[in-house]
Amino acid sequence: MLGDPVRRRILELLADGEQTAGAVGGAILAEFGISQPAVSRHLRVLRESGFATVRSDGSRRLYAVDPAPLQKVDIWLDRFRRFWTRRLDALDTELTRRA
Amino acid sequence: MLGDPVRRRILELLADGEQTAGAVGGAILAEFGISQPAVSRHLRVLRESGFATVRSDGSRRLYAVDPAPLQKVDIWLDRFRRFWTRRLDALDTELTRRA
DNA sequence: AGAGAATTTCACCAACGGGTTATATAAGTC
DNA sequence: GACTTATATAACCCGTTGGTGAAATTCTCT
Repeated sequence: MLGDPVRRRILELLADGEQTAGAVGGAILAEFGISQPAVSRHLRVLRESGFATVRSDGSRRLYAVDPAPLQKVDIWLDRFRRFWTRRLDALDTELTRRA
Repeated sequence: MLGDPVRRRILELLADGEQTAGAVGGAILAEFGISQPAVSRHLRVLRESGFATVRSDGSRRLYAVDPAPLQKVDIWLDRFRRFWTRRLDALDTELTRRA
C-alpha cells in the first residue's frame, strides 16, 4: 500500500487538509505525469484501505486523511523504536552531562 | 515492501534479536505455510532494501534488523502524527489538571 | 575427499498492480 | 433538455511479485 510513492504523495497532500479529487489529480499529474483516471484509482485504493475518506460537495469530491491506519503503522513501529531511540537517549544524556 | 505480511512478520521476528535464516524459515513455514526458498527470497528482499543485515557464522546466516529504513518511515509519519496526538495531548493535560 | 546440513539461486508460472484510452455517471449552467 | 465540468469505472496491456520444485553453493565433520 504505502509502498507506492504516488499514494504516499497523495497522503502528504491530504495532510495539509481536505483536497478535491481534481486538485490532487492536478498535483500528481504535474509531479508524476500520470493520468487522471490513474489518480482516481489511487484515491479509490486509499479510500478502500481506510487511509482516506471522501465526502461529496456538489460535483466535487473532497478527500481527507483518515489517520487510523497510519496510527496502526505507528503502533507497529513501536517495537522497533528502541533501535533508534537508544542512540538519541545516549546523546541526550551526554549533552545533559556536559551542560 | 512492508505491504507484504510475511516480510512484516519476519521483521517482527528479527526485532527480538538475530535469527538464523533457518529459524526464520521455520517460523514462517509454520505460520504461513510457504516454502523455505520463498522465505529465503523474502530475506533477500529485506536485505537488498536495507531493512535487514546478514552475517555469516559458519554455515549459518544470521539476520538482524537494520533500523535505518524503519526510522525513515517513522520520520515520514511525523507529519501525520498530529492527527492522533492531539487527542492524547488533550487527555494528558486533563489528567494533569486533575492531579 | 565424500556426505550431509544450511542456505541461496534458478527456471518457471499464475496472480496482481499500476498505467492507458475510452466511456459512464453526476452535478452545475445556459 | 443540451452542454460542460468533475470524477469514477471499464477493458485492456504489460512488468513485477511471490510462490514452487530442482539444483547449486558453502560449510562442517569424519
